[in-house]
Amino acid sequence: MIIEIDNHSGVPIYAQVIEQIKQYVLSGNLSEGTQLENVRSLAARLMVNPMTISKAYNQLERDGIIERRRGIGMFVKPMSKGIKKDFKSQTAKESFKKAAATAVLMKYTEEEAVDLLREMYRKLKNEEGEDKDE
Amino acid sequence: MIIEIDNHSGVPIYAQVIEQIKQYVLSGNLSEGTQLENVRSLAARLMVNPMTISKAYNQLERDGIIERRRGIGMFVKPMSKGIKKDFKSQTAKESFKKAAATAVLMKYTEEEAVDLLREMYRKLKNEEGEDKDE
Amino acid sequence: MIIEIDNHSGVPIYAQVIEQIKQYVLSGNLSEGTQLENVRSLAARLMVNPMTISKAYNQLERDGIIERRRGIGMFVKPMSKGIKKDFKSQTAKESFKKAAATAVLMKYTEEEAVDLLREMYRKLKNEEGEDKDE
Amino acid sequence: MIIEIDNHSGVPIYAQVIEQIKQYVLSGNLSEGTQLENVRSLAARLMVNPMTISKAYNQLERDGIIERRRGIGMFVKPMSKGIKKDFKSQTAKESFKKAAATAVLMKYTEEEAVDLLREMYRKLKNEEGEDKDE
DNA sequence: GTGGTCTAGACCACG
DNA sequence: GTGGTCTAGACCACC
Repeated sequence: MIIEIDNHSGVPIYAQVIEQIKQYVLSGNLSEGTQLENVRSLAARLMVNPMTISKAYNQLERDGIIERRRGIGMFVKPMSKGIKKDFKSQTAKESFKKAAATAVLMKYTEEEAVDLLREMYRKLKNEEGEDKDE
Repeated sequence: MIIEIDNHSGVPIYAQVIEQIKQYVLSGNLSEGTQLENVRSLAARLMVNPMTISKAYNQLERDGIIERRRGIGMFVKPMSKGIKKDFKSQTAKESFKKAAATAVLMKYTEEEAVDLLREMYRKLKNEEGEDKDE
Repeated sequence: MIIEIDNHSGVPIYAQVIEQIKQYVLSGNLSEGTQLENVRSLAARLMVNPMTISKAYNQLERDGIIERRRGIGMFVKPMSKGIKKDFKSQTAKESFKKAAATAVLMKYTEEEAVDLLREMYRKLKNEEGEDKDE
Repeated sequence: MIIEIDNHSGVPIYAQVIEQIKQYVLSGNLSEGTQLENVRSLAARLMVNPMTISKAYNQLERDGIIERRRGIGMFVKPMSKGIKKDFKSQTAKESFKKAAATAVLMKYTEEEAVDLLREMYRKLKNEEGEDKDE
């Protein structure tokens, strides 16, 4: 699982971790019952204070995304497909609303906005393809 | 110029001011050479400490958006159209990249993503239209 | 007489005016008895508040550089050659001391510093030559 | 690290701090990755309000000289040698340009200017040598 | 009139 | 422990 930390974004590190794990789980890229990397290992990998990871895991547990099995570790929690779907569409909507708002503000036409989206979408799709080849 | 402060968003007040003024300038709704509201007046209007506004203006000056004319006030800085365009397209690109990333992660197809964008775009356009009618 | 105002230097405008006129006079580029441009005209040319120019002239009068002839205008005051020479060498010394300090701090060798000075000197000399052609 | 504040120079305290830290970094006397003294400690040492130091650090971060590691402190930012060199040569150039301009205005010949520079350079070098002996 | 600087002290988020 | 934010109020320089 790839997690990227941006130290300059102003967003707290623990929040970045939460956000990215949430997306992995709810997009289906991290399936139910999978064990999460342990705190110390992930902390070492991200070169971050273990407390920070621990805080993120705790928050994810409170959010009902993952569950703690005593003495074993953290696991992705089973969720109804309905909830997942809701989350997906809600997340997507928020993200697209922001993009649309920017476009309207910058006085882009609808077609210009669509073109820009297609461009970015394809670029990311290609990168994804390359990642799989590795 | 309408500036709205959300005291509960967690975003610092000065950052909100910066963000909103930047948008006014880059969207062309605040034209070159226009004098900005003075520090104390804006501070009073937003019910905020003058230093907070001063900090925002200061940072906008360092970002090259506005300029200080000593003893007179702050003014929107003339920018070459090229630079302005770069600013705009970069802002838009960032915003769209995030949306595209979400779409890819959520396994939306390109067409699904485009449809969602069109939907959000039209919704915002309509709201904008209503605002003008007011 | 060419006077350049840098709005971003942090140095007060009136101080910039004083400094530059002083240099013109004491370097001999503005000779004794010459009438200075009047306040309003200079202010308009520099796109600056007349009060600012007036303040500069007053200061120059107090410094004994220029004199006010009632109802006529401001004139460059006669000065002994000794004073001029002292001023010249002192100004030069200060300026060179700063440059030398920078060089030492940046760990330039004496020869590197000299080379850099020669380069800048020649560049300015050439520009001066071009100005005369105009 | 020794930082000296002159309360009577008219130069803002925070600007003096910025200037001196910049010099330490660019001259190589403060190496990459070094942790800076924390805000409160430096403030106490200089007998100055912590916000004043904070402002200086903040600006140094925006200038790309230092970086914040959250919850830990401020550190000298790694810079490519190329960038550092550019910084240095630009600083030096500005300083020498001023000196050269003075020389040209004062009608010094190139050789007179060089002699004056050598004199000042050697004087400062000697003082530096004495400092090291202390 | 304008903005800039500094202080003293409180509170907060992050690690 | 770290730095960041905000306040209230004072004083200053500049135009």
